[in-house]
Amino acid sequence: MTDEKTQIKQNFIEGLSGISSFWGFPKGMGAIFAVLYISPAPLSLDELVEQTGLTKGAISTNVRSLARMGLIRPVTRLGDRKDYYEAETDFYKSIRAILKERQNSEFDQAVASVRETLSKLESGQGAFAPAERAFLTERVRALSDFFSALDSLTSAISRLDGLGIGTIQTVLKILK
Amino acid sequence: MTDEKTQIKQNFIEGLSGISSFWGFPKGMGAIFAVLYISPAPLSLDELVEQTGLTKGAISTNVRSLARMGLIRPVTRLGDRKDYYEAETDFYKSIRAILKERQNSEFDQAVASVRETLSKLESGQGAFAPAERAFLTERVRALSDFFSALDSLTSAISRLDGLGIGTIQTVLKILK
DNA sequence: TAGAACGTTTAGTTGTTACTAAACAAAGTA
DNA sequence: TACTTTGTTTAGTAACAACTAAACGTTCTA
Repeated sequence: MTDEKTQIKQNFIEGLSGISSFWGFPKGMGAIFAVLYISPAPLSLDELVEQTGLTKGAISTNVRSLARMGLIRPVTRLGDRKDYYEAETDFYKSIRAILKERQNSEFDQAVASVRETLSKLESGQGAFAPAERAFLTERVRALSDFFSALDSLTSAISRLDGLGIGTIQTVLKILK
Repeated sequence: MTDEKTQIKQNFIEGLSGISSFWGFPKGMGAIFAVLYISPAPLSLDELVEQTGLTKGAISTNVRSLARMGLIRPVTRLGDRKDYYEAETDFYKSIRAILKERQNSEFDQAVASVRETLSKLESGQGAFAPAERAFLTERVRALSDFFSALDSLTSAISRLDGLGIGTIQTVLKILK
């Protein structure tokens, strides 16, 4: 492979690595996905080792995460004991999977604790003076509403599915 | 302050701390914001030290980040050398500020490098075989389009502004 | 001018995370 | 059975991020 080809691909791989780490995932995960994404054929674990420079162990764990999130798919070939992997190309599908993955996690738990605070305030718990209770209730409720709105938005994204950019553009127009 | 009151507030503070760290910010930042958010009056740095348990240094740096992101506002009192801070209560405003902050950062840079890859492929750089070039171009373009869509969505969020939940609900209905 | 009140900066500590290297397990093949 | 091929798990490492404690620089006040 010529130097220029390698460099173009390398640049792409590094770009996805950066995006990955930006969103709080390991840089290696981004690299693995990138390599698979620009590969015409599914790759084995050893091919991934070769093309990413990571070790088998790292590939093994990152590949598992990627598969769990639906960003890549395992491909098994009959009579071949190796595992192969290919990238998922429907990003909306992937996003839905990622959001689902992240749900039920610390985030939802944290949001729940805010809601809990609200209901305690509303049900009269705690020896708050009337004015203080009113103040706190209003603030915490506003925050809780805000989380609800965010929730709606993320589930909207989940539903974008195969609709693609056209739909999003439409939505944007509606939002003026 | 009675134990129950303290506990309710503490629960709220811990909730926001969790949310903060979930989104990749220091836990302390969430705690500081939480304390300010449920305070009827602006608080000084020392009051924040007292109520969060963090040290002055930590408060100092975190408060600066929060202010830069527009999540809190400095309040100066005439004839008082202390700095006071109050929470921003318009979350949509805050989100817009945060997105703006995060932009021009690693993320945009990374996305740019993907776009760069695309334009190199399209302009015929690199000694790719025709079929390989077509394949790569298609894949990288799909990814680039996807980022554009995400971009549109985030700027849509920015624009939600004071519209609130009602608008979002409307959008959701349109998305079916 | 000395000292106090504040906020910032710095050095050092702690905890976390993604990784490597290597041991290990499982399953096929000679 | 022994050996090979494959993937997983574990122990250790290096880098990093958030924090504490304390030194520091300013600005106000006596």
